[in-house]
Amino acid sequence: MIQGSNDVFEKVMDLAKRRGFIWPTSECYGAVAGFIDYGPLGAMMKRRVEDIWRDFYVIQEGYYEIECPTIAQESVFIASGHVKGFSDKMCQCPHCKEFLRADHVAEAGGIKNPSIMKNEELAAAIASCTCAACDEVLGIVEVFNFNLMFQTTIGPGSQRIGYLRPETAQGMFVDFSRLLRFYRDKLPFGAVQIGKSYRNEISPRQGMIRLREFTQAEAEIFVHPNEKNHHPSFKRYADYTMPLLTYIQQEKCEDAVPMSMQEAVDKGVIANEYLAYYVALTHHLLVTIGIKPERLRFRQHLPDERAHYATDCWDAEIRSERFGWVETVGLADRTDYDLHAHAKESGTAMTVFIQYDEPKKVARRRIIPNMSVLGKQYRTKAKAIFEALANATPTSEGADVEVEGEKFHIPANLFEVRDEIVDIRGEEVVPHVIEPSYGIDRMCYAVLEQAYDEDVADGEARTVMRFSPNVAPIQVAVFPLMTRDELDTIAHEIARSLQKTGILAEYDDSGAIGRRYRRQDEIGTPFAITVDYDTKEDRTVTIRDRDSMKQVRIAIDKVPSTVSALVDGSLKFAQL
RNA sequence: GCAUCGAUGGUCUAGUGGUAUGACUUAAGCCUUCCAAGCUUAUAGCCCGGGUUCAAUUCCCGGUCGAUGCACCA
Repeated sequence: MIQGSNDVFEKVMDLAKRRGFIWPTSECYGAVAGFIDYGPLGAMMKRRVEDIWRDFYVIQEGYYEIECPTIAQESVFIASGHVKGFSDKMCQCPHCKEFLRADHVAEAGGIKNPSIMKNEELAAAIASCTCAACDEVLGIVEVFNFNLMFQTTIGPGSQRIGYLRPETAQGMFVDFSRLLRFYRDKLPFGAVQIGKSYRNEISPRQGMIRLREFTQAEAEIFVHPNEKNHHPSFKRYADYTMPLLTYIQQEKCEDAVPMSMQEAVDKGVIANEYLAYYVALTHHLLVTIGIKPERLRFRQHLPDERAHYATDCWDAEIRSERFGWVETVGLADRTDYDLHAHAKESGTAMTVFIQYDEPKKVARRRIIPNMSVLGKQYRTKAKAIFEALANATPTSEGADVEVEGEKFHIPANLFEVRDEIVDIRGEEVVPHVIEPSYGIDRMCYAVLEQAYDEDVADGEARTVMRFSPNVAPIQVAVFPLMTRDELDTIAHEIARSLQKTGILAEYDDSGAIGRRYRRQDEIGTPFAITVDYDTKEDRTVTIRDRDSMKQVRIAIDKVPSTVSALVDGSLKFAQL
């Protein structure tokens, strides 16, 4: 192990562990890779990040939150493609015991189209290939499917297969019909979900970057396919500018170029207004939780990198000291892929009836048979003949239809041909889905990493988490300068008044005042209120800013409103 | 999963075939009129399992976790 390492990752994770942000899970039994616990401060911070996300998507955009089970039955994931597409064909090298992707081995060995082979075929095909790890010829191996979904069974008897969801998105898709009714049958509408998802990663590493259980915040926005280029509030972000890294630039190894959303849409860089709107909103949201804009870029997926359902896909990437650019948010145009898939698998229509402005007049010919005669005459075949007649081309003689290979001539007097003009009032449309999908844990890691700072205060090193006040777990600390002369009583009262206004205030009177400030600095508490001897004279206290360490006197009765304005960002400390 | 390296109070560490050093932190008390001050006291540790041994934190084997490389990461 490197001692005294300068690596921010190690320093920040060490602090996170020590101060109760992030812990290895079930440590007393030995931790499990890919799982973490959020300690008291971490859980608080994560909650604040989620609440900011809610403010953006639920309150500002009006996309309500739903909550679906984390376990769903097999059909859901058969339809979504996860049962088939979320698994890798793998084999184990008999020599070095290395697990290998069987299709990769085959491709390296010049075997064509390994992805369409059955496991046995693939096993036979790769017997002569070499192992990428030890260079031995594989020989006889077994090819098996490793599915990244955790499988379980529902109920006793174990017949019914369930999976832990690998994304929250499917919940919004399977609830489509209910959501459509809830939003009174009108497009566009959206639903969001914040919750746990599970992927049984083969080898999770990188701390909280790749987890087997992680929190996603996903929005599924259902839009008319022809309206994707008309977001009603696009103006809000039209001039919003950020670095975009298109797939063309990536192929040329060029850097990201700043571009406004209007320009990106006009030039066809981003597929449509909807996607561009959420690209901008995502940038806005990430900056709001304290991500530095210079550490943020949006990268377009390469054509071969895109998921099978998506037409255009952008990732918000945050630059990490340790991990480089980390994919943190995925913004995809999922088209109508998911709704089609679920409609087909479930047999439930997942369409929206879109009324035309003016009903369309359409000429239509209806053939109305005289069923009382047809029924008696053709008995069991009557129904089939009736259906065949509807598509027949009758002459004045009658109509010829074919049912089950048998030809029938139906005389003209047994049916009536009616030509009519009907009003078509609208059509059934399968909406397209725009999906912003956020990795909350990765956002939390980025917040932690970027907040970490060391500076020198009064000649002494100071560790300080420079959280944006809106994500800091503890919002304000309240200290009596001395634990006597009623200073502590007054401080307790102030803490109480803050808590009553919904502010998380921590009272502390232990040891020297300097130590208390430093302790709060290390957990990122942005403000501290100190009660001193002047307080008793003039009912004022000092409020201290974590970053500048400056202090300003304010009246006691202004404390809750001032702190709340400072925390929500409507007031800056420098303005005091 | 393979390979290499590592694991000693909450943290950083010293050291050892005979249960462990120091500092910081934390807690209680004294002191203290604004940025980790001082004094006293207390709490707390050898990753887990097996083996060798009279005795294992130490040596050996296996595992877990972490770091790195390979592989993997719809």
